[in-house]
Amino acid sequence: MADLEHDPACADIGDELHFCRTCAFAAACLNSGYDKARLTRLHTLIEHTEILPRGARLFREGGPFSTIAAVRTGAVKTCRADAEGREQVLGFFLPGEVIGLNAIANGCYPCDGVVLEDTVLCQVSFASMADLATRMPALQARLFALLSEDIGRAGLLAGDFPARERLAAFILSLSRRYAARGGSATRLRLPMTWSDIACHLRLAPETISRQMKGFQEEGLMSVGRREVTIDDMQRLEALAGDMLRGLPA
Amino acid sequence: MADLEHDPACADIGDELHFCRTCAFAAACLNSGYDKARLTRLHTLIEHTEILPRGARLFREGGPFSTIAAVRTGAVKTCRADAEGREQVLGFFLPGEVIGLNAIANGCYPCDGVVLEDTVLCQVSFASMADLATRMPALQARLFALLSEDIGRAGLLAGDFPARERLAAFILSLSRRYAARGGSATRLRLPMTWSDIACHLRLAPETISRQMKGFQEEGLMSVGRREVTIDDMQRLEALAGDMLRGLPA
DNA sequence: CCGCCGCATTGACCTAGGTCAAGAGCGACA
DNA sequence: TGTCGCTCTTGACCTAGGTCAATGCGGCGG
Repeated sequence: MADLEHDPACADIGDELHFCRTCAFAAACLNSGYDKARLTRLHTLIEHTEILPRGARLFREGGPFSTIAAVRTGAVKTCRADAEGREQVLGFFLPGEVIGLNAIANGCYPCDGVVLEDTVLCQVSFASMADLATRMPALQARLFALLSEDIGRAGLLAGDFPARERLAAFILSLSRRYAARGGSATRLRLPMTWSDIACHLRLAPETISRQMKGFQEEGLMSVGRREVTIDDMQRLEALAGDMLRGLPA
Repeated sequence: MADLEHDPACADIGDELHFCRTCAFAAACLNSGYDKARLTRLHTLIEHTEILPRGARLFREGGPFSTIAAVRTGAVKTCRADAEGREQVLGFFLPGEVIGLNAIANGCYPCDGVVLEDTVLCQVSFASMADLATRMPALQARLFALLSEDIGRAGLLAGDFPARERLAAFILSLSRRYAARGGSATRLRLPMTWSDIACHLRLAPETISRQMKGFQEEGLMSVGRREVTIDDMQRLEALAGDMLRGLPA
């Protein structure tokens, strides 16, 4: 467990008395003057999973929804297959990010949830969370903000930017999200395959390969096996900033 | 005003004592056993705008967010321009649908809001709404559902479906949304131009034109100037259903 | 009633990126 | 340590859809 705690890409681990440092839910509450009883109440709603291995399915498209989950360590993708079996990756979830918000509307998941590397989640019954939010306006506000943020994130890929910009924006987004959680903004370990990225960005894996090569040749970044080091953040931001404009983290 | 009330594409008009029939907010509350005082309280938060003409801007990208709005009659698009001035249409909003949910996260709008035809809105301070939701769990649930639904809607265009399917799905989606509000599922008046549709679907206007022609030749639908009549719903659903799967309305 | 203007149509051509096919690394596991 | 199986790379070719340009047309203002 020690190695988990020292991996800068991981949220640290709370115990029965403390929230995880990057807890997606508590963050907004801790500074809102709630008494200990309420915080404890929120805390007791949260259940940690065991370590889930790569490939584990958290849920399947159409399955019943009842809990949302925050990634504590590891990474998860949500995806669905179209009629011809081609996979579409809706999103990737890094430590501190919340999975399942798109299932609230229908009460069932519109996509599969798949673990990308050894992962631990914090799970919360959404109904209990909403009920508690009734008594903790800051928690309610936090939930609204999380939902709203996801609208923007989901819409990112709707635009018709060229492959190059979509990939740049994807990498910059990863960088910002890791950095916001206390990780490195320039050295990124990628928990997903080229193929996953391709399905997410609506590109062929070959295109990812070629664009990555291009970035490297231009000195924008160094690309290794499942890792990227950003060498020229300025230029990367110039390339992708337009697409990411208006997004937090 | 009489013509508004009889246009099946329009939500009917509430007065100071009654909600609009298709009110996006009240729907979930009316059958939840709230007392008159609470419903009145919700009702008094809602302000109707004057008739806004085509082209009016409701808000601009980066502008401060404080109210959400439901379309009462008319139609609105949200859009933004990328660095080269090419427009991206994030979404269209028909009577009964709620605008501005993607602005909650940041407190400022990530896009412009533009009126497409004479439009009346119901506006509500989001802060007041959230405060009231604290005391009306069904209202809170409704808000969560609206937000969550928008995540799915925003992600629709992320997939790489061919032009033909994207356009079919768009038309089917319009049909379902009008039908859900009591309008016709087969005869659609389109409040937006071909260009707007193109910017939304990440296509060139010429492609819309050609695909529409194709649909018409195949007997799928009859396409007129700013209107479409669906002639073969079965085949349209077969064509677009996969893309829309898992979406309400 | 006429002329203008923005939207829609149509055809010819072009290109970004997909597809196909053939390797090359690298890790896992026996 | 060898082999199997992914994942990634690279090159050749192809196509969906974009772009450009010319034309039609309906609505609106004068």
